[in-house]
Amino acid sequence: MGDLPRMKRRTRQHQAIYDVIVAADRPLLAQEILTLAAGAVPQLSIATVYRTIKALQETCTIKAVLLPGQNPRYEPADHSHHHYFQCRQCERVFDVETCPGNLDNLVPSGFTLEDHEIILYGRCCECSTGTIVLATASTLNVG
Amino acid sequence: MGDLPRMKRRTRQHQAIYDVIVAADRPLLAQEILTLAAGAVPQLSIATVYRTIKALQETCTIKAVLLPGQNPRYEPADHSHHHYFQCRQCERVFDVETCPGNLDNLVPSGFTLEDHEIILYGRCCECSTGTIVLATASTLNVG
DNA sequence: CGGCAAATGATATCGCATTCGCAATAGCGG
DNA sequence: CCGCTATTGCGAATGCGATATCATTTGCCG
Repeated sequence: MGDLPRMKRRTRQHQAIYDVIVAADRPLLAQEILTLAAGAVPQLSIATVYRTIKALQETCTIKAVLLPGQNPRYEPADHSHHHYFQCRQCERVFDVETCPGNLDNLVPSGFTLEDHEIILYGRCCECSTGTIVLATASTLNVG
Repeated sequence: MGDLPRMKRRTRQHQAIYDVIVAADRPLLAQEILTLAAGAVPQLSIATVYRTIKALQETCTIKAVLLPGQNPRYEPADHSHHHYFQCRQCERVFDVETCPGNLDNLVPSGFTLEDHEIILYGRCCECSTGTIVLATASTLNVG
């Protein structure tokens, strides 16, 4: 996997957390990161997950993905502008690469538009087919 | 002002809270509701605000407006489908009545789109003109 | 007007994500 | 291989929005 950001020491915990975030094809909750990285470092602590998340954010290696009313998820920071799709069944959040582009026509007159966020809701591919998929470790295809 | 939802007794507190939410032209935080309604009922308690919000939601009189990483705001439930604009300076949230419409082309193949949310960020009319406006009671033009 | 129970205000408490404190562990330079 | 100290794991503590508790107030019906 890739390189870790500048930390004074290289540890199995940091590497496992970093690997899991990079390998995932979608933003992960802190708890998901813990569950997944615990596959490589079984006794991994949630405190270490939070500490590492914070360090990775400070070096702009990962960024937080905030959805309304939900805990933060994290994904690599090098993704270009994109949006999100949340499955209402398995609750997983997926990146949506396309963007409708200019939304200036939505803005009330006198307002200045600087940025926008679009969140789509529905059923993901697997949940659309009738497959029952819950957001547990077993459904997180990482690595 | 309008009628209150079915509650066993009519109180000044309920009426003041309801009035403030209806009169506002934008979704309000619980704290904003407290500040504004306290104009009519000075000793109003935050507990009563939360109790009334809950009751008004249960009767579908108001609904929660959730923005990423922020506390819930509340607005009348009878508004049609719309989106939101948040001013990055005064932090107020405004309704945006227009909607770009069909977003099916954004959805990855195999996914089923059921709903969407769009949040615009920038400067509101007042903050675009250089006027300094902070989200305090004095800036909440209610009633 | 009287009386009962709903509603309120003040404050304590909860829930829960996140952070802290500290002893134990383990990178890594020498 | 040593030793220093960054890092970890564990459990306790924190922060804060929201809710519960309870004595007091107040609608409201008769």
